[in-house]
Amino acid sequence: MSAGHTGGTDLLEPCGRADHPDCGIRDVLDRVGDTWSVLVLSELSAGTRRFGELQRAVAGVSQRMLTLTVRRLERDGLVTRTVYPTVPATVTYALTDRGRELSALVRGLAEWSLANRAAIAGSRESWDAAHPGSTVR
Amino acid sequence: MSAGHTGGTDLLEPCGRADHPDCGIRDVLDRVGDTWSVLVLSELSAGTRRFGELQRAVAGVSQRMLTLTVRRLERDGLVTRTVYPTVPATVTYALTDRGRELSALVRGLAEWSLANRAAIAGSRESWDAAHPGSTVR
DNA sequence: CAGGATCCGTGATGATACTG
DNA sequence: CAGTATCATCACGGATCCTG
Repeated sequence: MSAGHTGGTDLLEPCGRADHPDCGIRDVLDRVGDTWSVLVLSELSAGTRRFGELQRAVAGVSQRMLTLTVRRLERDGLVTRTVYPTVPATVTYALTDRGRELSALVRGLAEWSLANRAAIAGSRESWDAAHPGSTVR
Repeated sequence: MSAGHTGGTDLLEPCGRADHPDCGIRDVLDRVGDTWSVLVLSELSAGTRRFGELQRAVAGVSQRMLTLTVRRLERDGLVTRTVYPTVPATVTYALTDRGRELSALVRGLAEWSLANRAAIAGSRESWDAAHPGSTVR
């Protein structure tokens, strides 16, 4: 595992460049790094939701950001958007199989985060104490 | 799994709020969403590296961003920073156990991304074709 | 109800220059 | 070599107003 150059390098390095937007990995990871995407994915993993339900569930999200987030997820084939021709309009969102897969992975990350949250907070405290007035925050 | 409200909601929603910076999950996930952090973590999973080696490996990163990235990772206890009192200075970085754990999880995400890259790209194309001139990009 | 259009402040990021 | 400091930019998110 520490010989030569075998870690995860081969996976991310060759095409992780910011100037290679087509190399994909980053594109997907970006969605994971997005606060709202993760929260929406999480909420939808509990079942189909309407726009308003999502907005209430993911408290704090603005109308604008919810729309953008949900659109991007739809564009990536992670959620489906269904419009019912009622008056006023009714729209529901649900995870696709692909979305469920990603949700599961993200959930793993989230669980790890929860489990290590305290330890990391501790590290930060000690670090901050040892580096007073650091510009790195 | 779809009864009532059981998905991932309980994990992320209660404390994912942007105004609860102490609720942790987001803090860690942010690091995953960060381009450079992922790349550095990835490179270090292959072994100890010096600052310059990292900069060359993670091609495209600016000196400034590499410093910030590596500092934050150190602050979170994900990597160790070792300074050798040579002239000029020599500094090496390596993953901690915690860092290795996170790397492994991130690697899972990256693998999924790779595997689904084509499908997602396809979804985007169709979506873009079906939504000409959309502001959602 | 769901969401498009606009305006605008702020923080993250890149480029550049200097140093122990 | 391995940073630190400064400056300019710019995309991202929030707030607000309007509509099918």
